[in-house]
Amino acid sequence: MFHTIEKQVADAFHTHIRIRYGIDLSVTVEQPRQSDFGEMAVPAAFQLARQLRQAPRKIAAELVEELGPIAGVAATEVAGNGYINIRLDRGAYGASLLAGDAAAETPAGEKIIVEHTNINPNKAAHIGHLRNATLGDTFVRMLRASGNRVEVQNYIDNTGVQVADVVVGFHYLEHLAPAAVRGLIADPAVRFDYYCWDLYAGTSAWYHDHPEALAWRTQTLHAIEAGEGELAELAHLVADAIVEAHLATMLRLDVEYDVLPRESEILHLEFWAAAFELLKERHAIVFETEGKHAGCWVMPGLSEEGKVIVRSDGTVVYTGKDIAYQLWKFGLLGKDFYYRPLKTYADGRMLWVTTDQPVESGVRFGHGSRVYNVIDSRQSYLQDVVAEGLRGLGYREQADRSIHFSYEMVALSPRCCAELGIPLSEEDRKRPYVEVSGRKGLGVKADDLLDSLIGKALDEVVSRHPEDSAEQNRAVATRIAIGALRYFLLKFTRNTVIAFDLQEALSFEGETGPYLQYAAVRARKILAKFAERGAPLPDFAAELNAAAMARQLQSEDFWQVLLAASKAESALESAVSAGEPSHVARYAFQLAQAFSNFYQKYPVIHEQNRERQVFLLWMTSFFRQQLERTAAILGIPIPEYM
RNA sequence: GGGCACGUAGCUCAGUUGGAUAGAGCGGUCGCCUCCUAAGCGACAGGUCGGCGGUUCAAAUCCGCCCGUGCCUACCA
Repeated sequence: MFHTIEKQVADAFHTHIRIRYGIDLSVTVEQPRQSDFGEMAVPAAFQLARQLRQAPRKIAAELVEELGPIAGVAATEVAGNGYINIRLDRGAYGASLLAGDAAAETPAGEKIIVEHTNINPNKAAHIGHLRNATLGDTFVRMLRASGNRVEVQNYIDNTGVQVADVVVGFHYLEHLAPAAVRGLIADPAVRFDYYCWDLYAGTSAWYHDHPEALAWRTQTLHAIEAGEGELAELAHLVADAIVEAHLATMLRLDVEYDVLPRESEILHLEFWAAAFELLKERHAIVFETEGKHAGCWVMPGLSEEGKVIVRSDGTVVYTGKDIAYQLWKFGLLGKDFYYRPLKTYADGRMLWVTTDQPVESGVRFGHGSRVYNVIDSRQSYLQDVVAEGLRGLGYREQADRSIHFSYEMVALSPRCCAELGIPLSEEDRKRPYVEVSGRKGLGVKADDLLDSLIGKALDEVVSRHPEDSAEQNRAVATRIAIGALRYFLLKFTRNTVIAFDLQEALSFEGETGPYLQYAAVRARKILAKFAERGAPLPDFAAELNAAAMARQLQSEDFWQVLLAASKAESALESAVSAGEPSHVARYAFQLAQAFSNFYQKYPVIHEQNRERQVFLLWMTSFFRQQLERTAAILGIPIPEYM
């Protein structure tokens, strides 16, 4: 609503200025810091001052004088030394909110692909992975909420070094045959992803002390690539079981995917060979005959030496396969995967996984018009190489539409390491934070963190609601834990390094997920309580006309609160264009703050005046709706009670 | 050496792309449960926006130079 008027105001000024002064000015509309300056402010007079060689105040006065009426605007006035402040027609504004917004547009047209999570399937997920998945998933929700068609991909590198290292651990260090590993996977007493977490750290440590053991890794990688023998079988077992574990972990946070493209199919279906031909044909890569990179295929342009894509032994670098995959996402490779269904989510969404067996699945993935790769900022160079690859092939537009949705890492504060009993080197202790490292086994496992959050929430819930069943309380605690964790990971802007702090993550007070949930629960409670007392909820549209709205909204308090609550669309749009989930999180918090304030000040159920009570109830239900919508975009569930 | 981030209250962070008196949360001090749930609300204290210079009606925001921190800069993934 607010957003619509904002646009109307900008348009009105733009048109008037073009006609009156012949200047094509891009008019910005701001929100004044002080509420008594009105709801919007237009600094256009300042921008015009230079070109017109007149005092801003004089221009502003002229604009206000000559500008015709704008729908929804009650008054325009000159303030300060040239600001134009705008006051909205409160009654009309309230009435149009009451009438409800236009029907949501059905997603159509071009498809946006968002790739996120992408965890190496060789060990349990940690908080760093959670930041990726939560950011990606929330961005997907944001895009969908603003009417886009989105496909979610989670890339599985099931043939890489990391999987190979765990296979080395099983085969060479623990001497376990595939049958024994199958037994471990099936054993309910063993958490296979946790087992591999330790094994991976163990193998890495072994390499450190016995560098000659790295030959095992090479051998294993070859076996995996050939797809034969025990080592390859182990790799499949490990990767499939861990992918299963990751999907389960992410599902706990309500993160779902549409398709899992796997590295093994990229190999077997020879995506790279197709991409290699294209790259050679169009001279996006060149063969070096001398110098440092003699014998390699190199992509020029990015740096002076260029980036090696094919090694002198003829094998392709990881980034090369990434270029092939990126081409496939845009439907530019001329090859495709086959698919088989992996599972069906509770909401009916089907998850597919790639296969190299020719089957008719009836689904089509890829062919996106825009691609977001959610990958941490350390990989920006590699992402640049991928985009440069597309550019080199002549796909300039697709290169520009390949967006590295980057974010900073999650690190551990030295204090946090101490709390978790993680030993640190002398050097690390002096750092502001320590990088999470799967290789070193250094980090907080996602499921452990979620479990301790649930445990803590459960203590609180049980102490508040001893009368409710253990099962119900557990469900509530789980939702609170999810809300706390997702909000914690989303409240920071993407380029802020999160120095993970256990205390802060475990907090349920202040700017946290549970604060939002609490506001929504209270709003629901008021409406439920009102109905409980025998009176049905009033028909708001029938009882509140524009005049009644105007009367109630004379109260500055009500007006400010309603304004805040009606800015959801505006907040979403700016968050989408900035690519910042944290903006949505901030808005959700402000919304909850506004409601908490309202809740404290105005006892809805005890209100005596009928019109005022109807109005308060309407405000409550409006808040409830906005809170629930915004929380849903953040992937934060609302508990039944708190 | 080069590239990309960052430096804002005791701590952790926002700051709508250059606008009016720089904001939250935590922590601190003091208040508020006979009334829809105190995971809440109110009040107070807390700032040379790393430093210096520049651009202009206007700079935390843009430019330059310093100081400090982190990441990247592989024929690893």
